[in-house]
Amino acid sequence: MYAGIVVDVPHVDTDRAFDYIVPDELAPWIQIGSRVSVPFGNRLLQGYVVQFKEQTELAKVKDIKEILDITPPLTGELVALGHWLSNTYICRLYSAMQVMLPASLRSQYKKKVRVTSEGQNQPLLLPGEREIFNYLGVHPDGVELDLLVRKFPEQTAFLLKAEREGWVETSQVVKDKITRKTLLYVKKKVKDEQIPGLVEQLSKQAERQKEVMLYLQDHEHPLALRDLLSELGISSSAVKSLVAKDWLELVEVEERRDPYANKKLEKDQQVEYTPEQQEVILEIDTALNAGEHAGFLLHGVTGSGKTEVYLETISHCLAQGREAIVLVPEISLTPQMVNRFKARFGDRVAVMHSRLSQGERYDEWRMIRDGKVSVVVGARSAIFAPFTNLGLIIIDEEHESSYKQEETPRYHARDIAMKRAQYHKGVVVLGSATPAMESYDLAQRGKLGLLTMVKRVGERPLPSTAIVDMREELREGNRTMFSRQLSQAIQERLQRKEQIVIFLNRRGFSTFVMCRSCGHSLQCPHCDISLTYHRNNRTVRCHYCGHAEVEPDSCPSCGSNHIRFFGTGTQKVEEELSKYFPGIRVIRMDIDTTTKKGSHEKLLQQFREHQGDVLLGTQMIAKGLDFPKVTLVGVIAADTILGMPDFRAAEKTFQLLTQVAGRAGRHELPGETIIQTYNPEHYSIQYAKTHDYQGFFSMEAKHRFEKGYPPFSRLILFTFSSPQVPLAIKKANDWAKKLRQTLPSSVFILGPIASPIPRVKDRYRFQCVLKYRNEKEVLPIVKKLSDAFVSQNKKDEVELAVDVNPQVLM
DNA sequence: AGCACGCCGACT
DNA sequence: GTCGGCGTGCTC
Repeated sequence: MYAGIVVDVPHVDTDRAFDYIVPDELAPWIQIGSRVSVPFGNRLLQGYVVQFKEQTELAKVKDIKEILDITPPLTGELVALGHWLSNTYICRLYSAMQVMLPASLRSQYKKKVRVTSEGQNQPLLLPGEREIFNYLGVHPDGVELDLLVRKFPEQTAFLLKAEREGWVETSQVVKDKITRKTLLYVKKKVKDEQIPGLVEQLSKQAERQKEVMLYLQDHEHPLALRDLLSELGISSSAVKSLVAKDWLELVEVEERRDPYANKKLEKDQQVEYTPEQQEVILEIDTALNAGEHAGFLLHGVTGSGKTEVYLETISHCLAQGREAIVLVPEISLTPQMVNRFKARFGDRVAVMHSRLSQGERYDEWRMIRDGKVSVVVGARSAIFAPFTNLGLIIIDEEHESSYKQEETPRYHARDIAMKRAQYHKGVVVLGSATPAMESYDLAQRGKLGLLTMVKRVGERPLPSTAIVDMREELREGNRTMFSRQLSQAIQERLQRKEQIVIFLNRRGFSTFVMCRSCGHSLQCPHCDISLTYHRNNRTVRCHYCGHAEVEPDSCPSCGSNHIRFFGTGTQKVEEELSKYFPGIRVIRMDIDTTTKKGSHEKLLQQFREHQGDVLLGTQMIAKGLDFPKVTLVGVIAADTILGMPDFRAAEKTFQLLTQVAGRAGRHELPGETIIQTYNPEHYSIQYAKTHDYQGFFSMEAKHRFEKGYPPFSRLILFTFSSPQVPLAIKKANDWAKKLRQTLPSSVFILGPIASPIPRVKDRYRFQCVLKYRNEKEVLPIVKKLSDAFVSQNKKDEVELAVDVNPQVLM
C-alpha cells in the first residue's frame, strides 16, 4: 500500500503529492488527512496524507517514518478543500493544508546530536572539548543542536570537526509545538477501611499527613492536588511523604485550558421574538429541515436582534444532531458576545480568537476534532473547524473586510463557508446591517435567499442623524475640530449625565509628524509612507515594515525645532476635548491603549460603569458595543476613506457610518448621531443619514457597473516587487503582455502601474489588475503562468504576489 | 527550501 | 594536482 503525501516544502517543484510506502505496523493508523513524518531527500519532513494507491510507477519508494497524531487532523472533506483552496487562490498545496490547522501543528524541525562509540574512545581532547563530550555522554539519546550550540558557543569549529571525524552523529526529528497542560491528581492506593489503622501508625509529628488521609477518607477521588492543598491550607510536602509511603499516588491528567473557566455566566433569559425574528427563524429552520444546501442573506438593521436569531437557529441545528460554525469579526469577538453563546450552549461551544495562546487554541480545536463540542464561535480561521456533520454556518457582519486573509492563501471566509455548506448540504446565513455589494447582488439575483429585519427590538426608533458641513464651520470662523452642533450636544449630555461615543476615522487623520516651518513630514526610509508618532515610548514608527526611531527634536530637513508631533488622531481629539470641556472624563481606545491583554475589556467595563463620559476611539468601537446610557454618537472626519484610491471607498464609508450611527439609543433613551464631514453631499453620507441601504446599493451598483468593478466583474491583483525599479517594471510588463496573449479577449488586463504604496521594505512595487467575468479558464491559466514565473525567476530578485478577489487594490 | 553534484579558478 | 566557489536539478 502506498500513500500520496504533500510534504512541508511549499515550492513550485514540490507542490504535489509524493509516494511513500505505508508500513504494515502503521497501516491501521494512517488515513486521508493524517499528519506523518517522512524522509525527503536527506532530511525528515512533516507531511499530510492526501491519497492512497495500490501501485506506484516509481522504482524506489521510501517508508513513512512515523504518524504524528492519533486522530488525523484533517478530514477527507478538508483535504479536498485544500486542493480547491490551492487552485482557487493560487497557493501551494502544503500552505493550503497548513492554513486549516492551528499553529501548534506546524512542526519545528530539530537536529539532535549524539556521541558515537568511536567518539567515546577519543582520548586527545582539549578541556573545552572534553566538557562538551562529557555533556553528550550523559545524554545518550542525543541533545538538540541549538541547545548544544547555546550551551557551548566556543565549540562550533570542534563540533564540525567531530562530525567529520565520525565522533558524533546528527539526526533530525520532527517535533510539533504542542504543549499539553496537565494537572496532578491525588489517588488513594489504600482502601478507605485501612485508613484509620494506618493513621495510627503515623508519627505524632505527622499531623499534616494524618489530616490529608482523613480528608481523603471522606472524599471521593480523583481530587486535584491543587484543590486538596488549598482546601487544607497545607504545602505539598505532606502529600509527598504519603506518596513515598505508597499510600497515595499522583497521576497526571490532561486538562483543557478553558479561557472562560471561573467566569460566572448569566443564564440567557428566554426572550420573546419579534414577528420579524420569528419569520426569519422559521425560514432558516425550514431550510435546515430540508437537509439541502441553502444560503441566506440576513439583512437586519443594527439592533434588530440578529444574535437571537443565530442562537435560536443553532439550537435547531444541534437538535438535528448537526454542528454549527459562527464567524464573528475579530474586534466584536468580545467576552459579552462569547458569553451569550456560552450561556446558551454551555460546554458544547468552543471559542477561537487571536487573543488565545497557541496552547489554548489547540485545546479548543481538539475539542472540535474529537467531537466534544458542536458549536464553534470564532474569527476567520474558525471556518476550517474540523466538524464532520456541519449543518449551519453563520457569518455575522459579513461585509467586514477581516474575513479576507491578507497573507497567502488569501482566502475569503465567505467563499469557504459556501463551499463547506455545499459539501455538507448545510445552510449558510450571512448577517449584516450593511451587506457587502457582492452579497446583496447575489440576493437580488436569487442566488441567496433574502431575509430582512427592518425593525429594532422594542420598536426603538433608529437614531436621528445630522450631517454637519465642516467647510461651513470654517467659513463661520470655527477652527476647532468640533462643530458648534456637536459641541452643544456634548455639553447637553454632560449636564444630563448621559454618555457619548466619539468615533474617529483614523485613516489619514494627522497620524504623521510634520515640520511647521518647512512642511517636511517624516517618511519611512524603507517604505513610501509617513511615519506615525507613538507617544507612550516617544518613537516614530512605520506600520508597514516596523521601522522605528526615537522622535527627533529638530526637523531633519531644515533644522527648525518647530517640528510638531500630531500624535495618533485620538490623542489629539482627547486633548481638544479636555480643553473645551474642562473636567470631561475620556476613555480612549486605540492601538496605544489596548495592546495589553485584557485592556480592551477593561476599558469597556469602565465605560459601562460610567467611569467615563466619552468613549473615544477608532474602528474598534464602531460595532457590536451596546451601552444603555449612550445617547450621542459623534463622528469626526467621516469622509477620510472617500479620499482613498479604492473602488470600495464609498461602500466602506457608508458601512462605517451606518454601523456607528447604530450605536446610539439602543435602550430606553433616544439616540442622536452627528456626522461631521467635508463632503456632505456625497451619496454614501446622504444614504447613511437616512439609513437607506437599498438607496445606497442602487446608486453604488450603478457606479460599479459603469466601471466594471465587482459585483459586475471579478478581479485578480498581481503585485511585482523588487529592490530594482527597472526589473519590477520589466517583469510586470512582460506579465501583462503574456496574460493578454494567453487569455480570451473578454478578459481585461489593467496596467501595469505603480502600486498606491510604491515602496515597502525597500522593494519597489508595480501592479496589474485582471478583470474577468468568471470565465472558467482564467484561474487554471493564471496558476500555470504564475508557477512558470516562479520557476523562471528563481535567481532574480523579483517577487510576484497573486491576490484573487482582492479586498483592497494596494 | 535544502542539499548534492559538478564544472572552473587560486592555492599547498 | 586539490580546495572550494555557487550554478543546476532533484527530492517519493
